[in-house]
Amino acid sequence: MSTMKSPSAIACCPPVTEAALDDETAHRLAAVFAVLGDPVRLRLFSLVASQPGGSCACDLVEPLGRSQPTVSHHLKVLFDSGLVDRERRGRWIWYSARPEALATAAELINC
Amino acid sequence: MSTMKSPSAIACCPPVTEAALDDETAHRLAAVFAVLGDPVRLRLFSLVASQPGGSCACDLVEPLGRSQPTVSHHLKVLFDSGLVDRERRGRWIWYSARPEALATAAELINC
DNA sequence: CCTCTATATTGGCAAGTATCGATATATTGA
DNA sequence: TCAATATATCGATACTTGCCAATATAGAGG
Repeated sequence: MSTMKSPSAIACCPPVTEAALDDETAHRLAAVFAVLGDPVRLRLFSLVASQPGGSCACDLVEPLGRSQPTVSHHLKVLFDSGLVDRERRGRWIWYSARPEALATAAELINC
Repeated sequence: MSTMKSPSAIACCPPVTEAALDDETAHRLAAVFAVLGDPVRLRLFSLVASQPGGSCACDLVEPLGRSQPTVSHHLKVLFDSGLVDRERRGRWIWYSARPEALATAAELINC
């Protein structure tokens, strides 16, 4: 462990370099990373997150180049992990990003 | 997309909410997330990263509670992804974190 | 050289997962 | 209530991956 924190260092939140993660924290963080660890799902998340008002699920199938069930599956994974929110609007279902959820991952990476 | 970047905003990299990722970028970022997406490997990385001078591989087996080949495997994954560096010192091999590699992931999350 | 020790590689298995076609559910509108 | 459409679920398959035991490799020191 560091003997002393340099006061001249940029004030930042403790990244992973600060201390080893306990088992439970590692599981919690790894779960978020695992969700973002699939290219199709990461791109899906970015598609949803880049639309301020959210996205209709129907608009997400074509740009991903995957079948509707596959996209639905990935959306479920994103929803279950808390990374996106879901709201029914009539016949359609709208997904929107929950950037707070990224804060979990940022715990580790941010600075 | 934003019409203009506020100069008063903290200078920071565009997060995922800024624009949808293209396929290649998604693959590149997802690869990093996938590496961090396993709890044992994430904890291994944090163990290495929390030691300023790096860690001897021999000190990493026991705290992880996994076999030596398994730890070696995870270290290889971390090394291949650029997240850690490797250096032989006599009979031992020292691993150290390369925080720059986290910047790739931070591209997406930070801000 | 030979032994000892540290680390890596191999081989194989079990569990997980990304994917799709087929089908079910749910909502709208006639 | 029925047809049309949007989304979810199911079942199956191929591929990936985390894990360990066994074995190989490679320095250090006699």
